[in-house]
Amino acid sequence: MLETLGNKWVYLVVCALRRGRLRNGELARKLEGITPKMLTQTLRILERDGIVRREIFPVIPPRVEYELTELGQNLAGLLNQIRSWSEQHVPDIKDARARASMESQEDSVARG
Amino acid sequence: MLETLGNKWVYLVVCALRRGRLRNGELARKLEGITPKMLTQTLRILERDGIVRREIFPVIPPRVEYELTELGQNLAGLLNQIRSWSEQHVPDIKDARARASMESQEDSVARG
DNA sequence: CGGCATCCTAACGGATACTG
DNA sequence: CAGTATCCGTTAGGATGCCG
Repeated sequence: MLETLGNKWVYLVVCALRRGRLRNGELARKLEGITPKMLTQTLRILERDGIVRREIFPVIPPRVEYELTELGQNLAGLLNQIRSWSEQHVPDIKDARARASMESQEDSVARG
Repeated sequence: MLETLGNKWVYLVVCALRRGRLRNGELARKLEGITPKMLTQTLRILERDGIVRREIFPVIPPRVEYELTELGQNLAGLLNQIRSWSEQHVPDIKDARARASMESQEDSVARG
């Protein structure tokens, strides 16, 4: 589960689909920087896990739409919780990191 | 942030430290299967981010203890939320996966 | 006991080109 | 437009050995 959550694109795709169904190309544009391969791969994972539903329209040119399932929307809620926690505490983490790098600088100076 | 959460060992180390401070060796035994390298690496990340506090006792043989900071305990709370969400919904995901693999089997049969 | 340095491989993510 | 196949560089993670 954590593996899934930790996946960079999983988060972004779920967020992109929060406001409604989207076509493959629309997703590709929204997630600027994602390669077709990663997009498809991510969508396959999410589809397999019942988080995203895939609908194919048998027309030419091809048309495929993706949307969150109920489970997917539920997951989006969890991701929101994580996001709000982050907004609340990431400053602390940044402070800690800044302090940590300061100390290692001091160490260097002390040694030098 | 999600990268940190997605890290397998981060989760396990934080959980292991939930009930109190532990020595390096105790952690190594609790997290059966972790290599010394990964344990140290994980602890360094957590220490740098202000999630874990490291206390060194200048004795022989060396003694080092780790414990969660306030921020760390807070993070443990978030991990709990994630865990309870998982317990609630992972069965759904498993069902979805089982169904998905069933269908791919049917596909094979249909092709074969 | 705690921790670091080194080496190595397996896997992941990305770029590209191609198919229906 | 949607999706696949192939190649490749990077890197995460594991095994090993040495030091204070």
